[in-house]
Amino acid sequence: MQTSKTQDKRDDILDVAEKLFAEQGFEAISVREISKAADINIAMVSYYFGSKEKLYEEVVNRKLISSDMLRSHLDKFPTYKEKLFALIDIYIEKFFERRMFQNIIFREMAMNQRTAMAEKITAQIHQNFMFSADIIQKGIKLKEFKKVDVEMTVMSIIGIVRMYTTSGTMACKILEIADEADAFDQKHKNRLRKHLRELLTNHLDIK
Amino acid sequence: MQTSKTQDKRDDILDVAEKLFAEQGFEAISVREISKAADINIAMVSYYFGSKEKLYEEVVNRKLISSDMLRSHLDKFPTYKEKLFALIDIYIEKFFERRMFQNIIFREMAMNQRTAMAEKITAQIHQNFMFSADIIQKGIKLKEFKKVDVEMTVMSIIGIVRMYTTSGTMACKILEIADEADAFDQKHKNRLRKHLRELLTNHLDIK
DNA sequence: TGACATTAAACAAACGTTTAATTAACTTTG
DNA sequence: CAAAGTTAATTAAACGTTTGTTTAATGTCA
Repeated sequence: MQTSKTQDKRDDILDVAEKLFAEQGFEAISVREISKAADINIAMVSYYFGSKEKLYEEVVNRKLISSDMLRSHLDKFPTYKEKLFALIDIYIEKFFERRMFQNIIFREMAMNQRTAMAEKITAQIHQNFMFSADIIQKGIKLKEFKKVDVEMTVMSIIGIVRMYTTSGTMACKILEIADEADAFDQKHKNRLRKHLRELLTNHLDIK
Repeated sequence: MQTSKTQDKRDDILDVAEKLFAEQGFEAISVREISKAADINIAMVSYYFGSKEKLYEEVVNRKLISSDMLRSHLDKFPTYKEKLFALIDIYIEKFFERRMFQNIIFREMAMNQRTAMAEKITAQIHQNFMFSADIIQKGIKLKEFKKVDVEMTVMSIIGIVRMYTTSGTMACKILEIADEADAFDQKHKNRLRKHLRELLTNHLDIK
């Protein structure tokens, strides 16, 4: 039987692996490095997960969020302006909170090898994308928003947040942030949020 | 003496290596794969470049552009509106034309290991960034543009173009482009250009 | 002949994975 | 309740491959 202690250890390994995979990529990190960082015997990786590949899959799978979560949260807001702003907040929050993981996701998407996992990631992102596009589309229909290129607009939102969260060193240098850890505190999140709200308010001609 | 034939072969290897490194990353690609794809003996990589690492460095170095090229080109335009639009065109053109290379650049920036090469890349990008920010800054001073968060605006431009060019499969699925090769023809470049111009015209309140 | 180009083969090191033995934790039994 | 039995967890060592690089021999062309 799997004890909760065992589960904790599994989670430890997954956390360590996620960090290392995100920082350096799947191929750049050896099983030995992971086991050393997680302070376990190298054989435990095979014992727990079967293989390095399966460990990687589990790292990815446990953090893919469904668009159901998006939907149920955004249902609370009455107007599409509020829905859009809430969507921005979610993107910022999720990307900041899980920027390690985002690195993995976008690296996997950049090299478009059609593995089973890549397809799964693509499908998930696509679903979230379509849901986001739908909000803007409906906002336009209800004349809350000006007519714009919907897909481009959603891609812009994601691209901007992604630029900020996945290029740590660069973003710090540009925004003149001394410590990299500071880059992800509330102050800078708010700066990004404010910028995106203004940008989209003008773009969509929101009153 | 190095014949021009030898130089051609060197360039062949660099082209092949750039493609493979961009698609799968430095560690994921073996010297054997490169030599096979370039149809040369494996020992030739060491013979020409010294090592796999140095080959990688050469792949990167030969395509880093200086901001001098940006400056001299944008000098031609009298107004800052025109300068900004020309800047967008350059970003789009360069990113599309060298999206393989962009993959390498941004992967290198994502994993913020302070290697000599990473520092060099960062310095170069930063220079280009500062130059772009300067254009917007001056445009604001001359009241051609509305007052905005300059750094965020530049990061947005780059983030949007980057989103489009470095996530091939995803962009195709979202924009409902059947063939991936088609995604990078003039038609879609124009769509991105139009979107960016509109977005920034509203954002900066350009007349 | 001499300098460069190219090759097949070999190198040690590192890789992911497996093995077989041992320890730890828990269940069953006398 | 303690001893025996059973399963799960953990270990050090070894496995066969693949890695990047080097070597020493051969080919090419002026």
